[in-house]
Parts: sequence; C-alpha cells; structure tokens
Amino acid sequence: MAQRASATGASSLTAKTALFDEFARLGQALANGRRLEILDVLANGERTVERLATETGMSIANASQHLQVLREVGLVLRRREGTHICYALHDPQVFDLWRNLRTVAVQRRAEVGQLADAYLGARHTLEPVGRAELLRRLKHGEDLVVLDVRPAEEYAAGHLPRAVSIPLAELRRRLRELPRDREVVAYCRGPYCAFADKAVRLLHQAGFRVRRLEDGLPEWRAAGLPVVSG
Amino acid sequence: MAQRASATGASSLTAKTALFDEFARLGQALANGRRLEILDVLANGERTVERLATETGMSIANASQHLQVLREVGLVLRRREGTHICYALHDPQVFDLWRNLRTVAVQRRAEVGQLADAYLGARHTLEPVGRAELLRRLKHGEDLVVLDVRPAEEYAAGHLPRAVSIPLAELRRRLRELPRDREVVAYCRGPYCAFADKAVRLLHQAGFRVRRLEDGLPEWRAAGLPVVSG
DNA sequence: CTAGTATTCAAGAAATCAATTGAGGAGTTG
DNA sequence: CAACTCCTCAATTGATTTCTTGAATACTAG
Repeated sequence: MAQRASATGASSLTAKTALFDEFARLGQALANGRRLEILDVLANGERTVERLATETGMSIANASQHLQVLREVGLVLRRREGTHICYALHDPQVFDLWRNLRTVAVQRRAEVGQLADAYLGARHTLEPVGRAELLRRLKHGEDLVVLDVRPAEEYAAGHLPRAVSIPLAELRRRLRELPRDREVVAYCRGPYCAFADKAVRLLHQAGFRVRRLEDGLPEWRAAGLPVVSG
Repeated sequence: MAQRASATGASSLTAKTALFDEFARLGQALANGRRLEILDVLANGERTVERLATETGMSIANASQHLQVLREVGLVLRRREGTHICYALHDPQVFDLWRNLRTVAVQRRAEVGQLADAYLGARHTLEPVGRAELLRRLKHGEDLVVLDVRPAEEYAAGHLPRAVSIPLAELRRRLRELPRDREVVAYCRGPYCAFADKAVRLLHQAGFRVRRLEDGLPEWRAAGLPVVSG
C-alpha cells in the first residue's frame, strides 16, 4: 500500500484516508489464498501452528507468518495449550465474513466455479442434500446415516447430531461399519473442502446409497442449527 | 502474491491453491482504502468516473484504474450514459460484503474506532436515532423532519420516505426552510460519511433540535425498509 | 535449572501494487 | 465527418508482499 507508506508520518493523510486505509488492512488480510485456507480450516476448530502447516502444505514459518497477519487485524486469536500454541477464529462473525466473500466470489466470477470444479471434480452429477432437508428427515426419524469424514479432532470439537465419525483417511478400511440398507449423507469442512466429495465417490463405487450435504459443519453452525460436541 | 507469479505456467499450482487464490483476488480488490471509498459512495447510487474522482479527491486516471480492478472481480459494473460512463455496484450483496468487512473491522480493531472519531469528530456526544426508532415514530405520525443532506442526485436515486433534501453544501443558506418547532433527523451515506455529522453540528449551533440517524440510506435499504425514488 | 522443542523473528530475492504523467481510444454531438 | 469530451491504457518509480532459510526466542517438562 504505497500511499500509506509514503506518509509514514501520517500527517499528510486526511483523516478519511486513514480511516478507509484501516478498513483496507482487513481486506489485505483476506487478500492471500493461503490465509483464506487457514481461515477455512480454523472454522472447524482451533489448531496448532504445526497441524495447520501440515494440513495446508505450508512451511511452519510461513504458516506462522500468515497467522501473525491474521492476528494483527483481529481475525484470529491464540492460546497456549501445553507446549503448543493454538489458533482459533476470533469469533463467529469472522466466519460470516469469509463466507460472504466466498459467496460474492462465486456469484460474480465464473472462474471461481471452474476452479472449484477442477478441484472438487464436478459434483453436479449428484444433487447435494440441503440443510433444511436433512434436518427435516432427521426429525421425522428417517433412518439415514450422517457421516462426518473430517479428522477426529474436528468431530470432537463439534459435529452434527447423530453423526458418525469416520475420517476420510480411514474410510476405505472401515466400510463395514456402515449399513448398506440406509442412505448415507456425508459432510466435511464446507463447500470448498474435498473430503466429502471424495468420500461420496468412494462409497458410491462401493455400492452405497450416498450423497453429500450441501456444505459443512461451520455453515451448519452458522445457520443456528444444533451442534453436538465431545 | 509471489507464489502465484512464481508459477506463471499455473501447472505447478495445485487445484486447491488456485481456487483459494481466486477467492483471494476478491480480497485484493478490497485491500485498498481508495477502492473501499469508491464502494461506499457507489452504494448510494451510480456515478460517473469524473464525479467519483472529484468526490473522493483522486485523479481521474487513478479512479479509473481502481474501477477497472473492481470491475475485473465483478464488484461493479458499468453502463454508458450519454458521453459519460456510469459505474454501479453489481448487486446488493456487494454492499453486504462491504458492510460485513466494516463491522468486523470495527469490532476487532480498536484503531478503527479511534480513526473514525478523528475523522467524524467524536459523535458520542449525542445518541444517534436508530432505524427502528425512526420508523416507529414515523408510523405514529410524529411530527419530525427527516433530512437528507447528500448531494441532490443521490436523493433522487433513492431516499427515506418523507425525507427533505438539502445537500450539506447548501444547508447554511437554506436554514429557514427547516421548522424550528420540530425535531430534525439527518442522514447521509452511512456511518463513515461525515455529511450528517457536519449537518448536525451546524444545525445544533443554529439552535435546532437535531440528531443523526445511526447510519445512512444504503443500510436502510439493506434492512429492507422502504425507499422512495424520484 | 537445564534440555528440548514449538514457534517466531530477521534478512533477502522475486514479484506485485499504487499513484503520476502523458498519450491514445471510444463515442457522441453538432 | 470532424472536433470534442470523457475515459482508459502504458510506462515509471518507490514501496509492499510473499516465501525461503537459518537463527533466536519462549515456553514446558524433567
């Protein structure tokens, strides 16, 4: 941001300029794909720097630096946990902001949809289950299996009512735990997480009746729907 | 964004990286104070490049370049109007995104509040009127004057029901148009626009009973409240 | 108090971004 | 169709951003 630096003394800046530059700092924090990946993961629960780095494929130093940026603008906060330091979203509104950004990006830019398909593998082949639909069917006592394919820690930090946890990495060898006479609804971290899509493909090939939830646990929680933890 | 450039061929990027980088492009568009100023003004109605430049104090070329950035990511769209080209927010969701960014910035960063006070001149001296309160008092037929102090074009593009238009620049010499026996509620472009605050100070010194609306017309419209145009 | 480890800091190279200036394009009006 | 107006593009300069590497820090655990 050249014009902010060119007036390091801050005296040549009008107050209005300074105010909007301050808003823009939040935009800057959202202006990097790696930081958005971090936010997306953190929406599923707090994480140490190390785990965050391995899950996103960054170096630890790099992940740490991005976390500093997010912390400076107040998007995340940290907490010591034994020898580790855990980072978490500062509050639910931060997730709302990230989701709002996503939504506008998808609606306004065709490239996003193409890239999403490239990453997730055109999922339009099978209509996902809507939140309202799932809730209704659960309430009617319908006999379906809700499957959480995220890592076990995230399931522990909060999951859908009656959900079963089988992390994607273990799914192939734990297929027998799933009943074949009931429909399976899989979910993961959200619409831009590949876990549930991969699970659906795997289960579909194995002959299960399976669909994915339209989005993930953070959206479910943000919609005010019940979340079970522990 | 070094890592995007380092892979100009785009082949070394994983699909996930590319997807989140695409989301980040929207963040980049929001990562500049001048562009946020533009969005804030455009939320009150479309504007030509020239007007936008003079209102925000930028050079025309600079304003044009920022508008190109906003257009590339789909935040604004343009339309020819005679010899001019008008820019407008692409849709109401764009305003929601900007408002969401503002909200998080104010809640998470103390600096923002201080800068806002520096710009607007600590307005806490007088409690603003809430949207709900104003609406209720209007419905009860209470005898108050709703005063729109934005430029006349913005009033024409949409204003509160029963609002009177006196642009801030003309307020001092049109004081006699306002009744002294009724409370005046002034509003402008939003919480980070100085027009209403200046109007309140001016009217208060002139002996009027006056308060400002908690925020401006774009927020009123976004709340689904009635807007009159023409 | 010491050892060990998770995290942060610091420095440097490559690339991007912002604002200015001046030239060029696109369209409209007469 | 020609002149004019409004707008966009291109090039430049200086600052910022991003990632890597290696060193320093801050804690916990024993």
